[in-house]
Amino acid sequence: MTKRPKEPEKRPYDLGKRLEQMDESRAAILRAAKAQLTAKGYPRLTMASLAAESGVTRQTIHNLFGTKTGVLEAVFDLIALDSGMERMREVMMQPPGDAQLVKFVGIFCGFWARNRMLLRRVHGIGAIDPEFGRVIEARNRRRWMAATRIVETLGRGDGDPQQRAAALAALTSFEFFDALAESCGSEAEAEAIVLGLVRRALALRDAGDAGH
Amino acid sequence: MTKRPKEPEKRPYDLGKRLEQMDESRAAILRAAKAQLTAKGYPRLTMASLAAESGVTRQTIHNLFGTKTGVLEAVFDLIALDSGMERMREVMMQPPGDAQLVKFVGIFCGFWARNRMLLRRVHGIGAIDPEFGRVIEARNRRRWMAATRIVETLGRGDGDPQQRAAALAALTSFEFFDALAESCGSEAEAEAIVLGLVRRALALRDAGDAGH
DNA sequence: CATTTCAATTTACATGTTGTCAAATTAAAT
DNA sequence: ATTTAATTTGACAACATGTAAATTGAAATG
Repeated sequence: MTKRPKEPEKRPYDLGKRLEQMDESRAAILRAAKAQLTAKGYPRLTMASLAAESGVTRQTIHNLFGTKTGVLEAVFDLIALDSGMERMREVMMQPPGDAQLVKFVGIFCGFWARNRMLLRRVHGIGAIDPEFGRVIEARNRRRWMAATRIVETLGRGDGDPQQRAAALAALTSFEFFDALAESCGSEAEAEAIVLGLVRRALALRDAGDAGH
Repeated sequence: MTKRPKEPEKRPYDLGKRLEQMDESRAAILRAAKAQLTAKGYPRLTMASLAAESGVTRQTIHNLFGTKTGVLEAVFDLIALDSGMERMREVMMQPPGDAQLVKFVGIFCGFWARNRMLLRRVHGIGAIDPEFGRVIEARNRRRWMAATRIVETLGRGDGDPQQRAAALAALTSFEFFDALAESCGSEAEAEAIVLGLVRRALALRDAGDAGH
């Protein structure tokens, strides 16, 4: 009930242009984080190196992201929002069939290929750090759900639907794509192989396979 | 040419039993490293925690392994030598055919399943640290070579042999197995799915597939 | 334009981890 | 009993993360 004794008469203040500058700082930091994570790996990415490259102070990074893990989560959110993922709606709208599979595989493989090294690092961090790992699991569950729906609507084919969905999810996982691209040297080739494997896994005979 | 001036008259000394004790220390440290890596992940595995659990001093670990990375490489070598991998000879001796594939898949999936969490961490470290990553690449190349030979001797089937080998290598990779086991919940089921996918990828019709 | 507000900077500090060094200790080998 | 070498002990430097304060500076307000 007591009125606050030392109210220093605040007056309204609109951040306005200062917000833009904060956003620029955020963007610069995340850009530097992506670059350094890709080029140098996780251990040699430090708050100091980030600050140096992005042109702000170590403190500012802490103010904006809290901790080093916070920066990484922001990077992860950024690439998740990045081009490609929003096209999933489009795929789920498609009539079930081979064309839908082609799109499904294409979206993911394209996304994996575009951010390959970065994703390798981020997924690696998830693998060594149980806490960060949970964040990534959540994302993977989404792809698994999409795979389940596709297998359901697709219908035909033999075998347990659950297993078919698991196979589709695993075949379109980043880890598989990365391993495959490593084996065969080309990302485009890797995508083609994934598509072939998915077709066989779902018992769609290689219909429109580059026929001429 | 000058004779060393201060030769303090060393006499021969056989380490004998002391070597055994060093080996015990080594083993204890590696056991602790495996346990902590699995349970706590990489960041919370410290030289101090290792020393505490294995009953030696931090210094001793440095004497025996050099650096933290050195401990990890030793862990990696240990699980690579671990049961399973030496049976690869056996597989390569087998006459080419479905039985050989079953063994090939069985050996790797069994190995992946036995050391799953540990391998996830170790591969994760390889993914975030370019230096450590090269060690793992070397191992993967071996599996790729084995896959190449199997595809060659198998002969039949359509498609580019290189692509078939890459597919076989990627389907039997740890990353794929791990993703698959995550999706379907059971490691045994994951192995069955891998085998099915390998058969389809190499165009061996599901011959002895649990029939009846 | 003078004042207010708040992000950013500067500076300092506490903590934890890795890695090294030298002296003291201990147990095995001679 | 003496020699040898691993292990321990204790101290240290370097670096990274994270926190806390006072100060600065630029934008917003009246």
